[in-house]
Amino acid sequence: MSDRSMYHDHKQQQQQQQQQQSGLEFMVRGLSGSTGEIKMPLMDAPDSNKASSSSQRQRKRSDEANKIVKRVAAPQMGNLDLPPEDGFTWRKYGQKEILGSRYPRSYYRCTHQKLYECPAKKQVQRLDHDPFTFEVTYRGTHTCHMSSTAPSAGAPPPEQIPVPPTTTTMQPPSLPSTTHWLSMQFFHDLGGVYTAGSSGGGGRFPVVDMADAMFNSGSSSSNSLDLIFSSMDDKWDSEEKKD
DNA sequence: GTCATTTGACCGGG
DNA sequence: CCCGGTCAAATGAC
Repeated sequence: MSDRSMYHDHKQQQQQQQQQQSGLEFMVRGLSGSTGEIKMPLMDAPDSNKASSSSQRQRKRSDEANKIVKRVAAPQMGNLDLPPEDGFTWRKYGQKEILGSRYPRSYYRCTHQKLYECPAKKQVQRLDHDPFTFEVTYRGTHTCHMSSTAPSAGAPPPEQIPVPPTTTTMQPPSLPSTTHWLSMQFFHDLGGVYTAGSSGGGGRFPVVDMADAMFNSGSSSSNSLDLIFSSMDDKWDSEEKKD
């Protein structure tokens, strides 16, 4: 029984994709729950063919769902498996790999609020070029209020998880393309093994820094980083090519 | 025992 | 037809 087809082809599909985009990216700064940088994504398509004036496949008129795409950096500490905490609890209800992406997309929904009427949904997908960067797409609005729980204990920080490392989105338009960002993985190599207890409804505290500090010191001219990039360049080259 | 997470299958839309 | 998205069920962890 169970002959299943044994899915072993987990890679392949997709061969080339659009590299370099407009250069400008959306970065989410600040964290207060009230402040939310909303950005309306519109696919890349820098220019070139703009198709005819008519006909524009853009989803149906049911765009009621607020599509908020935020880009957050993942803890380059070692366990980038933890999605950026928004201050709300999300319950993963599905995961599927997307064509054109090397990483699967995760679908999250309000943990308990869903039982009520919180249509708030969250989609987390890792970038193809930046495994350290998470593209979180928020859909719907949070009807659940979580502030009620905060102003009671003493430390009612809307966001207990510091996610200031927006460094990832600093894409110098001078760069030719590819490379560099992947170097981040380098850290992963020497990254300590972090075994943070996940699930448990207790609390997760992804420690993020160090890397951030390193990047910060980089300022405009990455000195030490340059070293790494150079070394990695070669390595990545083959790695990316193998695809 | 409960709850969150995981995986598969199904459905819908384009 | 294909891709994307959601639901459903099962399992593991606490």
